[in-house]
Amino acid sequence: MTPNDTYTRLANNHISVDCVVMGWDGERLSVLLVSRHGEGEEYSDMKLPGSLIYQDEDLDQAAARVLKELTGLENAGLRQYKAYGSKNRTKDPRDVIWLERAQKIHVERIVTIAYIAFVKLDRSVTGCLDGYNALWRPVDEVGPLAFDHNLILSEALGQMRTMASADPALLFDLLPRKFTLAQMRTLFETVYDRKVDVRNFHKKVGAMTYVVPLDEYQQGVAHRAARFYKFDRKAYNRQRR
Amino acid sequence: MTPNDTYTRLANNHISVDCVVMGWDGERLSVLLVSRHGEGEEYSDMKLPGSLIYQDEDLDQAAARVLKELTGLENAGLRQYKAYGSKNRTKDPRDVIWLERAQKIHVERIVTIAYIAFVKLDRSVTGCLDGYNALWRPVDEVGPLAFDHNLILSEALGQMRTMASADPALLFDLLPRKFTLAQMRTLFETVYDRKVDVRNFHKKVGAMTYVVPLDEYQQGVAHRAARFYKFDRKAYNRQRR
DNA sequence: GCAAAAGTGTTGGGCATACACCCATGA
DNA sequence: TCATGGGTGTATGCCCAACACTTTTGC
Repeated sequence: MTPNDTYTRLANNHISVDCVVMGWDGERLSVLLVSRHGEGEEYSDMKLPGSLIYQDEDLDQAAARVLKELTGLENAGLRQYKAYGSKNRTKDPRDVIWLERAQKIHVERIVTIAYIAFVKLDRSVTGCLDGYNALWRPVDEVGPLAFDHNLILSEALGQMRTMASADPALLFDLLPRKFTLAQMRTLFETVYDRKVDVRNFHKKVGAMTYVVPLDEYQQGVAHRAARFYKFDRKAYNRQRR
Repeated sequence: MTPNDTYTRLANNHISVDCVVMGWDGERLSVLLVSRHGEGEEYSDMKLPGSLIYQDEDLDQAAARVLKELTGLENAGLRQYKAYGSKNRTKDPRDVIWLERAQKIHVERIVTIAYIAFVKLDRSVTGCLDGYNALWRPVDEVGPLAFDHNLILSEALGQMRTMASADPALLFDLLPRKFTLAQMRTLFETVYDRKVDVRNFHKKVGAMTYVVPLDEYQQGVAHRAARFYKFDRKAYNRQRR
């Protein structure tokens, strides 16, 4: 192989970031999707929020930009977890046509770097989505997505478990600032996909100095009111140095 | 922002793969490096083996190609672990000049996808390196590398621990086909950077049905000969399904 | 008073840790 | 016989899993 061969065989590549943004509504995990409209032929489907990267930004910056435009969040703990570069990922002509129209680029290949983030589903986040055709969709109700975004999403769910085992603080990003132990337990059960014993759970949380009980209780519930707790990140960092 | 702005602000990107190939000589971890020679000014330094990707190959294929050309290995369990795309990674003029000469491309940005692999240091691997200016270097003796390859390498060491905790079989890729428990223990001590109690270790390995004792012992050593063991991958996969 | 979810302790088994001496071999 | 590293068993504490009843509240 001569150098010239090398030159001509190099792909005309583009690089993008895609964000898997997870939210938790107290019952289920949801993911943030944006809708995409084809022009000529009539169709409309969903994809993960993402963007090609600009010249003056790092990968992490590009991902942060996407998330900020969509949700307004600035420090959402975005973490890169995998690059997707199969040459098959742009094999659907719809995807290529859409890209070339929307981005005005000639597409041979797009390698995308996938990021994952966990956010609280409060009004500030759920509010400003309309302008972007964005919505939250429970992960078990996500239909076919553009490109290989279904693959990216399903691998993100595995990543979530891996990351959460390595750093349990991540899951508190999904919970409201004040939460009950039942909420916390349900979240754990969803993420790890197994039942958690109530008493053992209370015992374990009791030992976590960074989960602090508040003098505040649920109101207006038709049963004994649950106590609220909060996550103390400073204490957490001190403990796990 | 108009579509035209978007167009002009997109980077002229290139995508590469870099491989952190780890080997174990019984005492220390080594990493496979290739040397690089600058032309005009005189210098010679080292870098991780890597390559730009070609049009007709996936990321994984590109990484496999690099590894195969260098070592002849085909199924070395290469795993992607991170993408590096900081705009600063090509800030050293030497790196840019070298790239443009060697690859005949105009370089604005290179995003690289880092892979890690664990291989046995037997003759077949250590043999065929000469033609490529490649060598094994103990990880704690690695000097300054090109680009951000020192960063990539140091993050690979962390990844190794994470991956090995999730899937202990990885470490057997580093050991010879027949190994003593002392070798295995030393490897664990290196990877996890802590002392392991000899008796507890024997007990634990005894419980691993997939580490099978052979009727073979060391010869010619100036002390009691150690028994050899082998790793039974089938049994391992059966157990950890 | 009843339905619905919150909260609370004890026990047993398994697993990791700590620890010291004898064995086989070549020089 | 000595120096070197190989191989072996027991006792302890900790963490995890299993398990059922009482409390509070709104209706």
